[in-house]
Amino acid sequence: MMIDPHTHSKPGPEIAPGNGPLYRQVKALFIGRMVDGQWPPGTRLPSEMELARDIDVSQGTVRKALDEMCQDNLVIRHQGRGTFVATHTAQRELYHFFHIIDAKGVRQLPAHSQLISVTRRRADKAETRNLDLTAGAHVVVIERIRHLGARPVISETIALPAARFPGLDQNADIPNEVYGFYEQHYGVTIHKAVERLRAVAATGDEAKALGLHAGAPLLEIDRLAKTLDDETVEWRVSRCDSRDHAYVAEHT
Amino acid sequence: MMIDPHTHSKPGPEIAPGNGPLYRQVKALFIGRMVDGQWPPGTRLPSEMELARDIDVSQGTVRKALDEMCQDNLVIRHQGRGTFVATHTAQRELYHFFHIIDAKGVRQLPAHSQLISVTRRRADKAETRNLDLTAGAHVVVIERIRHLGARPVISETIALPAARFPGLDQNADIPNEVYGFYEQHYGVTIHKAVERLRAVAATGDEAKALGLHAGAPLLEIDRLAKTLDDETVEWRVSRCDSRDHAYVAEHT
DNA sequence: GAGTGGTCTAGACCACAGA
DNA sequence: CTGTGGTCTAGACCACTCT
Repeated sequence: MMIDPHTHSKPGPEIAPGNGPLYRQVKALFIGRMVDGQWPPGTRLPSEMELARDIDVSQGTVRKALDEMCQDNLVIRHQGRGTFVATHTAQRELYHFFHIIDAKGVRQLPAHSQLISVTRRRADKAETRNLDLTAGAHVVVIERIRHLGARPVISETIALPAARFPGLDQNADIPNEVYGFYEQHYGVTIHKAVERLRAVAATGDEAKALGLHAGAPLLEIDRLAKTLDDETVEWRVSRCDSRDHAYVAEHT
Repeated sequence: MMIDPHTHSKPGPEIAPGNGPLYRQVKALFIGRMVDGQWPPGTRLPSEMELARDIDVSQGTVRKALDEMCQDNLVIRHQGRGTFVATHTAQRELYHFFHIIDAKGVRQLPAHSQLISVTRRRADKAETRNLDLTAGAHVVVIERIRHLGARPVISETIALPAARFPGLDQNADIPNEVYGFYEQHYGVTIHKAVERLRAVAATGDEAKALGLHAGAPLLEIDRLAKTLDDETVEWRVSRCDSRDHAYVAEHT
């Protein structure tokens, strides 16, 4: 796939020479197509052979790029059907972005959420810092109580950069799993998240909402979620009653 | 690598036909060699070519098996040097098994640990269940306080199946990072861990040891650690003062 | 320079999905 | 049946390490 500077094949090759391994350049090219909207979530990609012909590399190189993207949860591959840009299904939300399990060790998405408020206002200092905003920018703040089984267990505050979520206000119909909602209504695809966990004491309001006494220990999960191009687009703080639930993580 | 039942090449092929993909059979074979001690931690493996010749598959298939093992942190590969069975260095401990960061977001292993006690006794019910022991089996229980920066931050209780750790008692010189210690002195290699996190209230003893008041919220990390062959060999409960520290996790 | 893993290619066959 | 991704092979060349 070395590019001869004198012969232009067709639309011009889309990969610059001299960088890293070829398959990584191909991967970067493909990610670019996802970022700029050529390949939105759910799209079926051309076959490996077609892609290889188009960008003038071998099928094996395309395969190596796609295999890595599959591991990164960027695409999903099905033998016999094709390769698809990943979307936010309930399944993915459950296995990659929800880590609370019950006493039996069962992972289960919240049955329902009780929306407390949706507010549009100027970002405070912490929001500005966490969301990489410019001074004076606005945020949309969502507050809700999430239920697991029959009980309220999680008090959740979500801050979003208002510029990315036009029209999102208290009249919006916010579903339980918001990442699919972001993707479908605002073209915002969450790709990865970093979470920091602490133990904190419940405030009076939290205690009342979650049915325990003020000062009781709560598990606080502070999450920053990023898009494909590494922009932070959600800051979420979840405070969980962990008497009958726990946060689970695996490591190797 | 299909095995002709009538011609035996040399020592007899070591891979049964008819199972999954060939490269996974090769991977399983290699893992077997690590489990049974043929390839202890730190061993340099034969080259891809050599392995391919020995088990009568192509180099590409050996490569695919080793690449997967590299992703699983079972081996480490160095261009120009070779492929090595993974060992528990401080680096690995830090990046894969220690998830506490300070207020600045810096990940740092404890400066030192204050050993409280090492006890050898019959396992209680919880220990028997968590370590898959038979009734009446013994455990070694280690209690210590771990310091981060200048302050005591983590109160830690480690339960080990006594049968796997002969001679481990209060006279043992237990280092700060125990996984390298398990590996070198007892041939126990920790491969993966599952952690469950909760918020709990500090007991009086804990409060005194960590310099806070009884009932203060603590972050409890409950870890079960397993060997290559999926036996649980450590149950560890760490209770952390999370005022100035947090547990960090990344997800995609 | 010899030997290692890393990349790239080319071609074959298989397993699976869908018309 | 055709087309897809999944596996396996073979061979070439490159980048790196060590002697």
